[in-house]
Amino acid sequence: MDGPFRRIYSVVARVPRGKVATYGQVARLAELTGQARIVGYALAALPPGTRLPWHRIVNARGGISQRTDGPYGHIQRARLKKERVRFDGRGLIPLETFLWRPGARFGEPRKDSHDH
DNA sequence: TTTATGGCTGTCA
DNA sequence: ATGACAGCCATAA
Repeated sequence: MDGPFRRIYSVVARVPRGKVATYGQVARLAELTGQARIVGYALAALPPGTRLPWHRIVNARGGISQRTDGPYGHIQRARLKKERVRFDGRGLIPLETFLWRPGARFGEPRKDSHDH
């Protein structure tokens, strides 16, 4: 298996506990920019007993995307809570706080030159 | 082979 | 502020 799913799984596996990533973010990290949906399909195709932290993947709003099939949304929310991820009053995760920043270190200087 | 669908996202009204 | 629409393209029929 060397297709896009492989890269997606690889990225998902790197999401640390207590943090979440959006479908779009994972897609970009997997070199599949703009193909957030593919990430959803990849996760939907995961085997039942997978060890991949699929529950750490949420939509752009910070909410849980429910599958047309089973009540996986509930499971996902429960798992996230178990990892101390908090939800706001609307059931959305404050991405400002819990979004995974790949490569971001504590006192690491930034190289971004934003408005320059 | 072609067609339909889908755990999304970013615009535009 | 919500609601609708089109566009990425991999998988399954």
